[in-house]
Amino acid sequence: MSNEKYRKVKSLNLPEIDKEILAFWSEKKVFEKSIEERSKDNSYVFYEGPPSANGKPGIHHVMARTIKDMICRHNTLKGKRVERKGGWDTHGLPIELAVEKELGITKEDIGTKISVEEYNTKCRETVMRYKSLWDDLTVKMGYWVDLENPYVTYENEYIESVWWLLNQLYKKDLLYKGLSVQPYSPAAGTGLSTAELNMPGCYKDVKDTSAVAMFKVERDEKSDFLFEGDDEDVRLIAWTTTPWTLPSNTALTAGGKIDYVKIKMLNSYTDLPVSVVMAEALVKKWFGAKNQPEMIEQSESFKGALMDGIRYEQLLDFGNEIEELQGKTDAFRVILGNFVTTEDGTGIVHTAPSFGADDRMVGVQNGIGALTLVDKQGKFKDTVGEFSGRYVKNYKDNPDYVNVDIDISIKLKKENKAFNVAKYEHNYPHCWRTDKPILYYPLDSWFVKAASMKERMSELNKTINWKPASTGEGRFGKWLENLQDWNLSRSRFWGIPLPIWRTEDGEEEKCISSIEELTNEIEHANKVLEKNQTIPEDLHRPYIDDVILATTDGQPMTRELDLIDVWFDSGSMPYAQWHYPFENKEKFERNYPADFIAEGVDQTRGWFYTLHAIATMVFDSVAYKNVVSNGLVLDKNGIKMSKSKGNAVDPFEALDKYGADANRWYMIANSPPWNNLKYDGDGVDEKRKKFFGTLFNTYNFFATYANIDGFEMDEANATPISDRPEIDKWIISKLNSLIKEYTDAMDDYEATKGCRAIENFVLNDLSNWYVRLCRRRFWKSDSDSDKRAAYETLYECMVVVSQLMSAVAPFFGDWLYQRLTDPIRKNEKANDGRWKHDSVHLTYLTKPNDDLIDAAMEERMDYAQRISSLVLSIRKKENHRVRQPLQKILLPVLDTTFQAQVEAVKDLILSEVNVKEIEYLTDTTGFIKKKIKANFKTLGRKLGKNMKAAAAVIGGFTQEDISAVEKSNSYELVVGDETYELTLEDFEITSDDIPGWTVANDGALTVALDVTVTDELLAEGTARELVNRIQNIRKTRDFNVTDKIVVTLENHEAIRPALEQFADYICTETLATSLDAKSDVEGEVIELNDEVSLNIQVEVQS
RNA sequence: UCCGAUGUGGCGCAACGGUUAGCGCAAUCGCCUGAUACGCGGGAGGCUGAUGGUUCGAAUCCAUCCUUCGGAACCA
Repeated sequence: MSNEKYRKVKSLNLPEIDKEILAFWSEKKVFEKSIEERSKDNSYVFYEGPPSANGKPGIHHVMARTIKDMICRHNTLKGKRVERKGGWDTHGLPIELAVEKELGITKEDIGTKISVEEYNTKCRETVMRYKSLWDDLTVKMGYWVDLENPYVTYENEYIESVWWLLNQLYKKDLLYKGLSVQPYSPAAGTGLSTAELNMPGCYKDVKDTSAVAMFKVERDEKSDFLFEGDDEDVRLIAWTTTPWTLPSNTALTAGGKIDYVKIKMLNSYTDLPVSVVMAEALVKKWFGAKNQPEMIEQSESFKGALMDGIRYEQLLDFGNEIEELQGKTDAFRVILGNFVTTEDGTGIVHTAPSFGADDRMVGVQNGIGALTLVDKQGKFKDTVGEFSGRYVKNYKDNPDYVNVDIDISIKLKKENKAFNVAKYEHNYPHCWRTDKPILYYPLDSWFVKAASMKERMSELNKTINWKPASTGEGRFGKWLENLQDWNLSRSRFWGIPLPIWRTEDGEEEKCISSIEELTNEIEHANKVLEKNQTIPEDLHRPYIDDVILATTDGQPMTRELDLIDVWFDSGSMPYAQWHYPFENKEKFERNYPADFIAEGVDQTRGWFYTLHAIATMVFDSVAYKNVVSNGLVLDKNGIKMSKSKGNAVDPFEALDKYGADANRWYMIANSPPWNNLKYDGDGVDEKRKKFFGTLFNTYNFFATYANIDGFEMDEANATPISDRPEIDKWIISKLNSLIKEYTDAMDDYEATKGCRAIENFVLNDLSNWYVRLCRRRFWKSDSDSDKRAAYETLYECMVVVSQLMSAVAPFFGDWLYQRLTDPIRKNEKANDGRWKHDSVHLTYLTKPNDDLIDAAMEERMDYAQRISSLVLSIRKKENHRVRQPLQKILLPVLDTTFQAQVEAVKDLILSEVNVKEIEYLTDTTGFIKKKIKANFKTLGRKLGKNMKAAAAVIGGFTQEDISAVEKSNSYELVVGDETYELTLEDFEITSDDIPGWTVANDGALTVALDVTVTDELLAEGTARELVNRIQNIRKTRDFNVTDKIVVTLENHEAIRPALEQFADYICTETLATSLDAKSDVEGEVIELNDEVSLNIQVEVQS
């Protein structure tokens, strides 16, 4: 075994190959070399989106990373230097939550039960918890990324770069502090992110008291049309599921295009006559049923726009001053909003700008002012009359809690301000931690003015090549068009602190851009404030919070306590990974922007956006030129994988079971990665068997004979392609076409196309056609040069395939490469040859050679394949096994080159299908009946509207017309008034029938087979059957391939002609020295065919 | 509700304006002809979610609706 040049393995074991190659890579430092050996002036820039090592990796990470890896490897093969700095996302909510869970604390405990310092230390420790698992996956799946020097978002250098970026925004006046209504948990005393709100179980069905309140209209010019008599009591009615917000009401919002009506009725609670205004579409919801008030009269409908500006009396007036919105406090009037629907409620929306995002939006637009009568603890302020100090929900689990909503409703009823009060079940968000309902509350936050840059972002986005394009135009493009300002603030502990210090009155502020600046500022503060502060070693909280800065005139400034949204961290990586601009300026410039990034679609509004936003706002540039967003990995039934459903595929198991390459290949080749992938282990296994198995067998075949013959590739003295036989030229031509197709596809990030092209080549062209047809050349040497050419050709195909496939299947690709090239490495190194590199990943992609691509040859081999296939199909239909020789194939000749093309591959076809001759049918033979059809592609363009008529004319051609066209190569077509000059290529001439023959066809190709079995053919067929049976006996009895044998056959009628005419043939094929027929033979029984069985005796010649 | 995608033989995919809609798996029938039975070959199987439109011509472009998946919101 050890002296074999080409190492063989009995069976394909991809996981074993993974191990072997991993060891090799690490021993030879292949990854490092693949970068170092390429010039810095020719780089391809890739950014790694940092994963968080706080969670375990899943199978979808294999998907995303395969895409990243294959594009990087492909460009490395093309000679690019592809540095791949890894990174870790280390901040953010998930980490904090995990730590809190582990410590059994809640956010309120931070700073009391546990110091911020301890807490953050714990976060820092926890954040890399699964790092080893991630590293393991990275290695096992063959993802090449530099994990030795990763960027880590919690490091001071990283933070400093983020600060610098933030300061750039600040200087451009793109950073501001503002109030926005955000989900807020009074019980926990903290704002919640949308992510927190969307945690499972947070939206819960709860029964709340809902009230429809009546707002008394003030009569003036605008509202006059609503009134009929002098003393009519007209009320606008609005529904709310949070009656506690009613005291804070400052407006009512109506839909401008919605139809409203006024209804006269008696209030059910007071029996007083009132007229209520509501949307016409909702009248039936509130009137008519039992227990509902009776309608006295319904007015004509009018558009909501008419009500714009109508004033009403404040519903519950406790004498609080109205807060300004946009400098105005013009409250208690009707405004218009497009979010109003007639789905439910009354079509008039109670608007409290402090407690709803929409409310605030229209509130700001209309300058209606706001009332914020609830404090951050969730209780009414002291100025709300009898409700002062009462919690709006039972946040403290007080057993004596009395529902404020009910009390407010009672008050409304008593004061004739309630139209309807009822329990209402609805879905409402709850704080995931305290399980208490959240409320929407105006919070101070720092914002990036992203909305003001949206045009530029859209513009730059159009220069980015998105895969798939729809994500860029649609999901991402639309998002940019409707961009809102970016809320950067997080009132958390473990993250990058906002580098902004303010005086107490907020009049002066400083945005720090570097450690140096901070140091200087501290010095200044120490001086004017007589302090002794030093810069903290760790820029996180709480240390940074202790830093007090000072204004020039000596006022102390404290840091804004918020942290920066972690997404800003990851969006900063192009700069912060190099600690730009403080270090590595050239390195940054060389590596910006990225040529390529890839992540899941879920990052569209995450990382893809933050990269783009920061790049646009700070550098007026894109951050990446090409981006691949892959779809989700679902289970095989198309259901999202989740731990709770138990359908999640463990990536390690998948890799162990099928090997990394089978998984990688499956994920890329199965369907374009941007489609959602239904991951199915059986599918992976199929790839393993089909593609890798076939390639493996091809190699094994090669190795078997190459070892026997001692073949060694000698690149420098290889047989010139021009001197090789036709079939070699053909597969080399195919190979070069493949290189072209594959490279083009990969350059366009269409890896699925590339992989499929490789599969096609390996399965159909190389294994099933080339190797099968050339088998004899390897084991029977007619001439040494022919055999050598066969080896060289097969070798070239395999080694180039190993290169091409190595981007997606890095293990098997390298394995195959090494098996093939190790024996010649020394020579190649000495001669500076293509295969001098120890690993395929260090080689340079073979360029396609157009001179070796011969379209005509590919065409004629295609004819050979198709004709063979057609003949086999006729054989099958007529029940003639291939061993039975038949006399001839009839082929209608359809165009001038066809006959010559087929003639060139005639022998191949004949031996392939075991037929004696090919006869060509032309119209002169009288046999063939042609059909003609218009070539729609060429004619359609010329004729346009007349196409249909023309097709009819052409369809009516007689045989004479057809041959006239063929002879003259031109035709004058008259349709209506128009005359067209047509040439032969405007027609498609076929013959799908040969009268009197069994035919089969495939496209324009038609084949007939003479199925008459003459006695002579039968004898030959029988002879071949006998050869087959004898060979089988040789095999089952384990004879040596070279053993000579003696054969004795039962003297049977059926085989007599075969023995008479083909004895020599039988003997040669089976290495029989004698072949006798006797009436009485002791031996085994063979079945010649369904009817005939006979005895046969086979012995090795002594 | 909005946005994006998706819908093609039993299943998974292809064709992206041009003749008769391809392929793989499964099923079926057949083949062990010395690299492969975890292999090879043959045949059968769909009129492309629905309707309408543009076009000489539509699986492909447009519109509306429906399915499935995902995303973003809203729930006054």
